[in-house]
Amino acid sequence: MRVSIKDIARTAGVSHSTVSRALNDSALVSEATRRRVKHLAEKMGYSPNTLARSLVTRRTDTVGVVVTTITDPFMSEVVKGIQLAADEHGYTVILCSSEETPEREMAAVEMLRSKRVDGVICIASRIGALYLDHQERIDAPVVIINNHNEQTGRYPFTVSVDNRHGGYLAARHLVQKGDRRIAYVSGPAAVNHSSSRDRLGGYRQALIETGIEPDPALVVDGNGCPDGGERAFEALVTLREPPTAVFCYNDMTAMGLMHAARRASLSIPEDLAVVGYDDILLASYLSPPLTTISQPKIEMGQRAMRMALSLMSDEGASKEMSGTSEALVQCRLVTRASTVGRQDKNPRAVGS
Amino acid sequence: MRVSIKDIARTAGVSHSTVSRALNDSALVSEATRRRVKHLAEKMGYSPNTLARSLVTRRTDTVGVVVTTITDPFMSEVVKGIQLAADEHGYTVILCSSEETPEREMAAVEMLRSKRVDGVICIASRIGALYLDHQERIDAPVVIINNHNEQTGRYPFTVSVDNRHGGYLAARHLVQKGDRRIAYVSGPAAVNHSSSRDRLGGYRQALIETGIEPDPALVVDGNGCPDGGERAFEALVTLREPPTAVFCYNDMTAMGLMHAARRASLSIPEDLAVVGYDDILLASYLSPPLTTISQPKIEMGQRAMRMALSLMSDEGASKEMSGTSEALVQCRLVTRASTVGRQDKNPRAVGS
DNA sequence: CTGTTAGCGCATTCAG
DNA sequence: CTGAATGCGCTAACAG
Repeated sequence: MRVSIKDIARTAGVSHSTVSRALNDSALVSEATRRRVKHLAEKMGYSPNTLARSLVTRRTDTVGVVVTTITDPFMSEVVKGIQLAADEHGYTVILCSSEETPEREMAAVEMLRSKRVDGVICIASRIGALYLDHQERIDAPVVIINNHNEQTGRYPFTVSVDNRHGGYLAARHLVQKGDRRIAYVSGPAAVNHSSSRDRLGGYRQALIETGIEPDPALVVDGNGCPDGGERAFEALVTLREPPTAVFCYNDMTAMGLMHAARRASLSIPEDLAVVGYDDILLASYLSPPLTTISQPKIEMGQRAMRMALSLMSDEGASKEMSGTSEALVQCRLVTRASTVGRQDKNPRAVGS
Repeated sequence: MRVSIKDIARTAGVSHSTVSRALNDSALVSEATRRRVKHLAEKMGYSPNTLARSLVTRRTDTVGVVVTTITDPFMSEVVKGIQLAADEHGYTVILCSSEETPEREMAAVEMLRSKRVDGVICIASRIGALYLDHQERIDAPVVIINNHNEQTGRYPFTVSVDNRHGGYLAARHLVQKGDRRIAYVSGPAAVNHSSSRDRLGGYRQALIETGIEPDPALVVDGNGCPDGGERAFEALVTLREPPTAVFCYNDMTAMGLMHAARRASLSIPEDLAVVGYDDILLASYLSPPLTTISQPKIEMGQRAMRMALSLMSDEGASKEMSGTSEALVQCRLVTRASTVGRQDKNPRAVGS
């Protein structure tokens, strides 16, 4: 039988409100009864019913997190950052996975709404602009990680890296290294998924700045997964003029591409230089270790959570005031052996 | 302003109980009013308050999942399986991360209790036997993935692979290949974490069966992460008689170890054969691709969730009846180039 | 400092 | 088929 404050009130010989006060360290109870009540609660194995509490306080101390798939190392890291910041502030995380489909993402948000979460964080959302409507419906702040809105240019609340800059850094690195035919393997195609396009934009800019005419044939489709990278490689090697370097949407893609290249007996970086994006843990353990654009994943998660926290506290006030806000975090180039000589002899160069 | 069934009752000109019935498809409402109410609810942007509902139904349709760290690919995959099975049955997942510390794990369970989850699933728990007490306190079924209890030999409800068999398969493979000096790199040390010890047991058995005397010097500590594998390598190469093959607690460890070996200019598998455990996605993309013991991670998650589901429905009855139950899932050896010749020429052999 | 009273939003009797 | 009344466990006034 579950014990409630009523039960402990009865056996303590006080009213249930006194118990409530004691348990919540209200100033309106004598030190004596507080101790007695707390001791009793402990002894009786009491566990506060947060459902009941939330019903009256109108706060659940819970945030919903929506990912496309938890399996992606990038996602896991960001989620970890969210988790850390969350339970640092006594918040709980409800995790939802959209499995890449917009419908499931919508369903997840709706479910979070009915669970009355205090806020929601979406990573690499697939429904984009629709959130603007949802944000009104859900009556809780929504912060988005790594998306920009097509229409307005950005969501009300976002944290993201400067993807364009990242793409620029990657391509410029290759150019400086001497490559002229540099390919780009894109990420998952999705209407409102701008990160790949932004990286592509930076890549183009770097080429043009150096007087290289971007060749559309060198831009091929990927899907953010290793198999996409493998297919991209096949597409690239069959070109009349194959690239000497490839910039991949992310590390997973690069991993697949490198695997395919090795199977084709190409050596990296001699025959083909490769740059990834994300700097996931395994990047430095690949052979050769992967040059990549590092994103502060944990930090991004923390930033997003903190942003949500502040929106949840000041709510109405600052929310209406600022109206919109965007946190840009820094990304940086981490140079490893997949683009330059025998650097993996020196493991101290490993980033992350 | 949030709209409740009262609101929609008022504007519909009926009582709120009628609205409740209509929304829940009770047979006790005319088809006409049901439609009218539902239409209205939709129009008014109604979202059922699950908190209130759960307060009376005493069910939250929520399970808590406790992991040590979501960053580990093995964990992510299992969680994904749980997710899939969960929302196939309309359940929600609350994710907690213990960050490897028992205290946080206890805190997580306590928090889940106060959120009144209908069940909890723990992956690679670090507090072991203590769960037996908790299971009574929490008043909800607890199923454990990949642990055995030291005292009783097993937890009340578990799903796990036969770690001993997996270890046996790995070592036997190396023996058959011709190796005699075979090392083992252990997993994270933890009082109630039996998986590493079981794998070690199977490894020993395979050696002994073949007439090889297990050499304690060949068993070194790891921590389940790449850096642990790197350190283990250093320990092993400095041995008077270094091993010619290594069986690692998991793929992450193997990844680190291979990295260190490459830096030391050893070639794999010629100088050193390596076997991992888990068969995470990247295993087949490493260079050379990693031979490993494959666990059906998604399936394990699904099994655990289904087990929890059945415990939650029949509760009292079957729970008391069966008292305890353990699901064993199959693991298998996936042979790749880290132990045998130029097999990576044939990518079709890739498992997972 | 403490007890009494309300009510959060909903499901569920019990009477019609 | 429908409405009125009750209570889930808790916090928050409001009176003592």
